[in-house]
Amino acid sequence: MEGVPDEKCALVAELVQVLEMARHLETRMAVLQQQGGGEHQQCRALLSTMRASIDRAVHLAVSCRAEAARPESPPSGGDGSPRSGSGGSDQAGEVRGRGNATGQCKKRKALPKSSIQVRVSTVQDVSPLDDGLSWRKYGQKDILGAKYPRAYFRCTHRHTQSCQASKQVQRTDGDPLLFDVVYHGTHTCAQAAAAAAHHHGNNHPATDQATSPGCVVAGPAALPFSLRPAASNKPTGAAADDGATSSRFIATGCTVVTASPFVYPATPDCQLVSGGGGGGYAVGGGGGVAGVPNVPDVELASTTNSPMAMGEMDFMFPLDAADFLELENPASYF
DNA sequence: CGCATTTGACCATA
DNA sequence: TATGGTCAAATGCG
Repeated sequence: MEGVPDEKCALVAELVQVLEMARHLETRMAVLQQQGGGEHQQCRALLSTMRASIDRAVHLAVSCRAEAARPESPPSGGDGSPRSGSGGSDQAGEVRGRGNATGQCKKRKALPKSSIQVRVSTVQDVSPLDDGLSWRKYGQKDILGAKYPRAYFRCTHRHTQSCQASKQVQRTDGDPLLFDVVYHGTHTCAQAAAAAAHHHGNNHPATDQATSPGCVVAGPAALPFSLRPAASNKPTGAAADDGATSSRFIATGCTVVTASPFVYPATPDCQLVSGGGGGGYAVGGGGGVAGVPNVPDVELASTTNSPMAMGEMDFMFPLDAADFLELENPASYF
């Protein structure tokens, strides 16, 4: 991580450039929205440029990572699956002796971490969250201070291929359409390589992912939370009044960039938040969740006026609605 | 029937 | 002690 200062600089430069473009684009789009189109051409041009820069940035990031030697060492014994010691059959219901004996993987911090933000078109549209890799949800939890629960995923091939990758997905408090995705660990499964390869070539997640060799992408990807279109009434107490206060940057267009140590998410729209600096991921928030253990999205869904399925459109028009976060200090990304 | 998701509980860290 | 992260049984869906 320390080495390759040159590439690092280049990378930062690239990213900064992208940011600039994003801002321009943001402005353009704002105008465009108000006037009803006309600058579309310019926007597209900008997007193209941005894509190029992003692509370069990704490559740089990759090379940096590669040279910096891969950190991340499997949390001991392969995933440090702690309690698993019991073989996963702790008799139904009895005390699950969670490995207290083994120090196991409490080292959550040890894993390389990188967070990105993914924007969806509609509350139900979570296709952007499909990074081309197959994830299996293993848990969900309400986070104190956060309006929405956090979902936990791990690579589907964790057991078959000992893939250590895992990620956490959570809606941001301010913008229901924005998801914070935090990746932990690196993908060691065949799928990772495939996904990476596809990405470098070009961005066509929709079609590419399905071709991942050793790994079959789970259909609609793992959703952060039960994003069901059917927003049945939910007497939930977690009022998600958030009126989409996206105080975040809305610069349409563009794709993804991630300095993720594993595989670059194929996500159509997402923004890099931190290349792994440290605490890039913070869920600051409003009201506590508490109470209802899940499905806060129901409210979101209901909030969303049009139940139209734009999910697919995201794949076809990845440059439709992506945001870029304000990267305060690019230099500190590493 | 098999797999993925849901959900409640346990455990470690801050 | 509180909170977050993970596990694993139960349930649902394909």
